[in-house]
Amino acid sequence: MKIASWNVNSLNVRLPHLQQWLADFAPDVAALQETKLEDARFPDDALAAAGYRSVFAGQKTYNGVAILSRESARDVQIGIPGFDDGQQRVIAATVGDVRIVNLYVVNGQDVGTDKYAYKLRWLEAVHGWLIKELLAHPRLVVLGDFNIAPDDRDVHDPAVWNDEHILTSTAERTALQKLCTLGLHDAYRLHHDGAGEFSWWDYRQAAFRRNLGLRIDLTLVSDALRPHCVAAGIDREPRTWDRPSDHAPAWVELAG
DNA sequence: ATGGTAGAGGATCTA
Repeated sequence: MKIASWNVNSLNVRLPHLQQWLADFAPDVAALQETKLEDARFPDDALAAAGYRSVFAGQKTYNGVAILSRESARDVQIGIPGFDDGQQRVIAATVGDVRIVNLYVVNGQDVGTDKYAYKLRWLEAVHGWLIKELLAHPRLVVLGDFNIAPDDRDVHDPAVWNDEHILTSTAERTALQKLCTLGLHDAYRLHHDGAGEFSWWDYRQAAFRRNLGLRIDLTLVSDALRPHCVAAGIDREPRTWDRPSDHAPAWVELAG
C-alpha cells in the first residue's frame, strides 16, 4: 500500500500535474494540501475518471485538504474535534485497515507573530486529538505538510534555518517531537540517514535548481505500522515539471 | 534586513 502526501498549491492549477502523477506513481492513497478550492469546485469527477475517490474539505483562496483513494474512504473527520478553526487544514479517514490523518500544519509566518502562536496552539490541539485517535486506530498514518523541518539534515543551510527561524525553531521542533513521542515515526528516517533530500523549495532564487530546500512534508507511521513500513521517500519528479507546485510528494509504502 | 516568485483575486495576503 503506497500512501503519499502532496501540497499541490492550488488544485485548480495543478490538476493536470496531479492526474499525470497519479498515473505515474499510482499511490493507493494520496493526501493533498493547499487545494485552495471551495468544495463545490473540487474536481472529483475528473479524479474518479483517474480511478480515485475523493473526500475533501476546502475553502476559497487558502488552505484546503483532501484524501484520494482507490478504495473508498470511511469515517471521514474534518477538522480537529473540539478545536474551533476557521481554516480547513485537517481531514482524516479510514482506507482499508489504515487510519489516515492528513494535516496542513499552520506555516506560522515568523517566530513571535500571532500566526506563530496559532501554529503552536494548533499543534497542541493535534497532539490531544492524536492521543485518542491512536487508541481508536492503532494502525495510523499521520502525514502532510508539517511546515517543520525535523532536524539539521532536513535543511540546506542550518546556519540560516536555526533554532530561532520559522519552520526550524525549537518550539516547533519540540511540538513535532511531542507528536512522535505518542508512538509515531518519521517513515523517511526509518529508511534514510542522510542529509540534503528535500520536499519543498522556494519558487524564488532558482531554489530547486540549486537544491536550496527543506524536508517539511512528512509521513509518520504508528508503532503498530512500523514493522510493515518497507520503504519511504520523496518523488522529486513533479517538481521538475512546467509550472510546478513548490512541494514534491512524500510517500511511504506499507507491506501487507 | 530585504527581496526574490507563485497563487488567488482583483489590493494585498499568504507562503
